[in-house]
Amino acid sequence: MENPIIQFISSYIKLSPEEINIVNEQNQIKSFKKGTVLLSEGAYAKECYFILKGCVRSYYLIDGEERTTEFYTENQGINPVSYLTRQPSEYYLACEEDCEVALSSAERSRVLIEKVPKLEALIMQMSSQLLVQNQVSFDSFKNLNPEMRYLKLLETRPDLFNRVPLQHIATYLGITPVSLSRMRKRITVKH
Amino acid sequence: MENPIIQFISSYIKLSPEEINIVNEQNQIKSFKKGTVLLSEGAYAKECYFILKGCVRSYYLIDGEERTTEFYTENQGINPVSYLTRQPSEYYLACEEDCEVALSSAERSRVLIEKVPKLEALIMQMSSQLLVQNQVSFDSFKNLNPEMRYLKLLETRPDLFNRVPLQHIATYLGITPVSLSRMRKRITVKH
DNA sequence: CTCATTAATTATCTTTTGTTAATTTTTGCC
DNA sequence: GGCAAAAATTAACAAAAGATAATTAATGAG
Repeated sequence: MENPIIQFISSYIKLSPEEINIVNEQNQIKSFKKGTVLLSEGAYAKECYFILKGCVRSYYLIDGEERTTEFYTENQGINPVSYLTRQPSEYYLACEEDCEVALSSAERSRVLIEKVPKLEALIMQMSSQLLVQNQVSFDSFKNLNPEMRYLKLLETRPDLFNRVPLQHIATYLGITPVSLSRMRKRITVKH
Repeated sequence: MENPIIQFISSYIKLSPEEINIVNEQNQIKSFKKGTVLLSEGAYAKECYFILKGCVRSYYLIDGEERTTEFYTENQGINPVSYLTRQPSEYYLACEEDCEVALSSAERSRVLIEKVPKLEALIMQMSSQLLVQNQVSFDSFKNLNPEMRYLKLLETRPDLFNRVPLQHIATYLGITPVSLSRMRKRITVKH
């Protein structure tokens, strides 16, 4: 069976067998148990991630409360702000499920691009895509009220509701768990 | 007096006199009157912008209401989502003040990078910086309630309050103009 | 300067969310 | 399977935001 990373890259550009070898060499794959913290507040992110299997959640710890900002699942990349800025991280990254994750670092990325130059264009494209996605998400968050955000999430990422606790979805939607619970009741009563 | 674009670039990398000429050649600078719409919903963005002077606002038109998503001011770049995706724009860009704007396009960027290769690294760095800023802004928006967002904006961009109508700041903060007005009163009474 | 237009504020009422605490349900581990 | 811990729900009340309408203030074009 082929490496999911290779599958992912191949959906964008064609790789020769030797290039596949190089990519596989440069890619470190690790497994993490549910609950593992990949990055802590105050720590320096030395690596970026690509989720092969499982779910990673990013969250801030504010007044002792966790405020979820993102759920990363299969085929999503994580470029921690701390990794890009080389400043201490302001948030946590933790595995919500048992995970398989491909790791890369500044050094390994450099080597990889040197050996397979055509990957650079792909990485730049993905980076620009990431910016677009992030901006669209932000706009959508601002333009919708909590109930619409909830209904939209139900449509776009229904799997999340079977993978992570509702309380984390609540803070992801920008409301409290109590409010989400109440809202869910309100919605089911309506229909 | 030197071009602000050159000043901006020079604050990151050193340009030779001939490189400065090339940059100036490739940069088209235009003036727009307050109220000019640079990009409409449904249109294809053919250009990206760099604000030399003035203020440009991005907003969605939802049920006949304008929902502001960003204010771009001096030394900020605008990469419309539509420019990056080549899809019709979902939002508007309009000048809130008389503006001076540097314009670029895919074609001009390509030529510029070809002639001044060291600009590519700068552009990539700016792109990554843009992603970080956007992510941090999003996180901050989600982690703060409307009042805290307002107080923070007062601190970080006090100039905006003298440049754009409060109703646009209100939707930028994710609330209605009426609610912002009420909140402002609440705050002044408190102190 | 004047007047029409737009923006901002205020008031009233409804809806939703936050907060705290208690209760029920679910989960996971021995 | 039983039990402790975590998660979800429910209840009750306070605080804030949305909606609508009326009033006041500010702006800008002629």
